[in-house]
Amino acid sequence: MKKVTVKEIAKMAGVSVTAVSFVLNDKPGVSEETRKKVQKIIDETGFKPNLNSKKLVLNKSFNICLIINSFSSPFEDLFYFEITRGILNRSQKYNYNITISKPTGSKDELPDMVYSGDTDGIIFMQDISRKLTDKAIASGVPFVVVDSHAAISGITSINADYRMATHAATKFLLDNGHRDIAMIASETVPEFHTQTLAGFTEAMKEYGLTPNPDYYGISASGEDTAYEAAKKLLSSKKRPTAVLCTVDSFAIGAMRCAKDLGLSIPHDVSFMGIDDILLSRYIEPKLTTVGIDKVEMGVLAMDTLLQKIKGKKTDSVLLPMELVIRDSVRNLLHK
Amino acid sequence: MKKVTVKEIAKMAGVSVTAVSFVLNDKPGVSEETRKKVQKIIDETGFKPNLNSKKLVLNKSFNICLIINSFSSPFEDLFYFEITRGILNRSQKYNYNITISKPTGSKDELPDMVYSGDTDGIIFMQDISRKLTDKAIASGVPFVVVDSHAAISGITSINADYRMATHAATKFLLDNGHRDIAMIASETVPEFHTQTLAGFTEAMKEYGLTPNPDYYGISASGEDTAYEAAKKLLSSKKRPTAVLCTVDSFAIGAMRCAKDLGLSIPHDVSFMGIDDILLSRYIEPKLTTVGIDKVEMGVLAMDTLLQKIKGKKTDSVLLPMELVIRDSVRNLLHK
DNA sequence: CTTTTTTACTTAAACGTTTTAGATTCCAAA
DNA sequence: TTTGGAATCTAAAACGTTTAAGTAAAAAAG
Repeated sequence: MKKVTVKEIAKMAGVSVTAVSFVLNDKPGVSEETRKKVQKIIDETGFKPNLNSKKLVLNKSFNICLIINSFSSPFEDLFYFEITRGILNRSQKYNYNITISKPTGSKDELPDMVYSGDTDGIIFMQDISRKLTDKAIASGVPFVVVDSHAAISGITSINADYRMATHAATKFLLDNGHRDIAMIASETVPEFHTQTLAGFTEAMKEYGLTPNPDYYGISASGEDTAYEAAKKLLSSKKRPTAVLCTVDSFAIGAMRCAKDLGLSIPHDVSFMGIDDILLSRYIEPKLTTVGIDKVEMGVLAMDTLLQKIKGKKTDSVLLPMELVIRDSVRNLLHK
Repeated sequence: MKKVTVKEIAKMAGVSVTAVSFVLNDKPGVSEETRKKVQKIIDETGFKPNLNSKKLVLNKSFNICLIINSFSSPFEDLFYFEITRGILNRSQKYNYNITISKPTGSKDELPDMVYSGDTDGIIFMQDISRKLTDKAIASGVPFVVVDSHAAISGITSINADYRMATHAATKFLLDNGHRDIAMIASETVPEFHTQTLAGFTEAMKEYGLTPNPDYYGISASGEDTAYEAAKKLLSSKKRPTAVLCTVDSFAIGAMRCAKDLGLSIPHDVSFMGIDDILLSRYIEPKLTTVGIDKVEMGVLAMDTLLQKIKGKKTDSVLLPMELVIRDSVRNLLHK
């Protein structure tokens, strides 16, 4: 494939390279007549300016680096994949490329592309270490953080309001007559844990209840550990009537356990999750949960990053979410 | 952030830029002594060479363009996401970036980056139009195709062997005593349809059977159309004992229909799928299917593309797959 | 002790754009 | 006719690398 350059286009059109550059970038300083003439040749040859030289001279990469800490369970991946779809959707609209990367070295180094002028902005996805954000600040490259529960002050982040979500979920259980509510939470990310715990206890308090300490110290980190946590919870003498799980994947593991113990859901015990992952509407019974618009999270992340790149001040956003009522919660009031 | 260049490094070290470039790229032509001296300054300053200028002079982008025709159902997306994980995994190992893109214009134009020197290779994912491959050939950029059933001669493609998969699935049903087997297939991609149909009829023939024409003309394009197809199939007077679905998502839709009709799975009717998507092990009953290693598909796609970029000849590969026996097929022999 | 070869190093061109600063043309106003 | 100022156009520098070609010094060969 013969490579055409601006110089050759210029020669063909009988003008200078500057003129060609002007028509390429829709800049003034060239008559309508020559603009047409040059454009015609560009169209005929199918000429596309070399991006690498453009990037070099403009000191711009048209590239966004999406840093994913680590791929883990397929569940989480799916969650992040939906966010990614939002990001991609938006980036294509604004003619930015997305390069998917991850921390290098001992997990707290930014990828080289950040330092080598190949990145106009960074999106951190998932919880990330403070070291990483510090380095991002030092690099001077604009960045936003999406779905990292550790809301570090001074850093623009896009997060779902898990506190409100837990509150809404708890309230829904209470409104359905549940009083003995257990919570399977995650302690791996302290900030996330305190948020969800707060939402839970607040809702309980509003109904004049104090959470049963036997019920909410339960910690899990994935579907399988949630299974184990549920085992302890459900085989105790006085078992809760409902189990609130901090994320859907926990609920899926916990429900599997309940079934294995011969319990009927929601008749014997109710379950709620948070996130509304794709799976939740396919398991049986379908999971009642609090849904978060993941694609929207991605869209917002990209939009605010673009603002940041333009040098504008940006605020963090806490995305609202909505209750998704399906079949895993029993109404204890209307028997 | 102060930007350091080779020139400055050279000045600090008291050598020429060439010398610096040599140590950066581990090239001979510089004494061990000065190499150490320069390296020390590079380390101290944390200097990273500007990638854009490097790309320009080397006429190389270290960038792979992953073209996804269109995002469609969450199912399919998940399937392709797994392939993408394989691709990412491999690309990071070889220091290539992956840019996710899609056809532009009327869906049969390659993205600009292909023409503007910003792509060292292309991976096409999903079925793609002939126009697109023709343009890719014309562009001179190396490319491979992954999971496109239309195996165009002369184009290196990475595909799962759906014919063999259908054959294996059919054989499994036959071995479990099923004789009245229906097939819900997809006719949207003719090549895919002929492959799966061939695998099906071959297996039937091996058992001295000819497929019941009432049973296999059924076409679907997604979970919902599969539901409709199943409705026709299962409410007919003489309904099949087993339904073979060309992809798992069809099976999921069809099973939903069976349940709605009050049929018990697998007692009243058995189901099989192909692909083994994540969902298949979470629905009830768990779907018996033929599994395909999607991550491996991605890995292979990236590996062969890298070969192609190096100028080597590459062969297409047909990936084998294996039976995943779960709970959706009844054994009619041992009652 | 000269000649050749090797080694270590440097100068400068090249990659393909954008853009600054300057040159030329054109035309209206003086 | 001159003058001045848009309007149009161009030459050349700049972006930060790599590398071909060349030089100088040191080592090997004669």
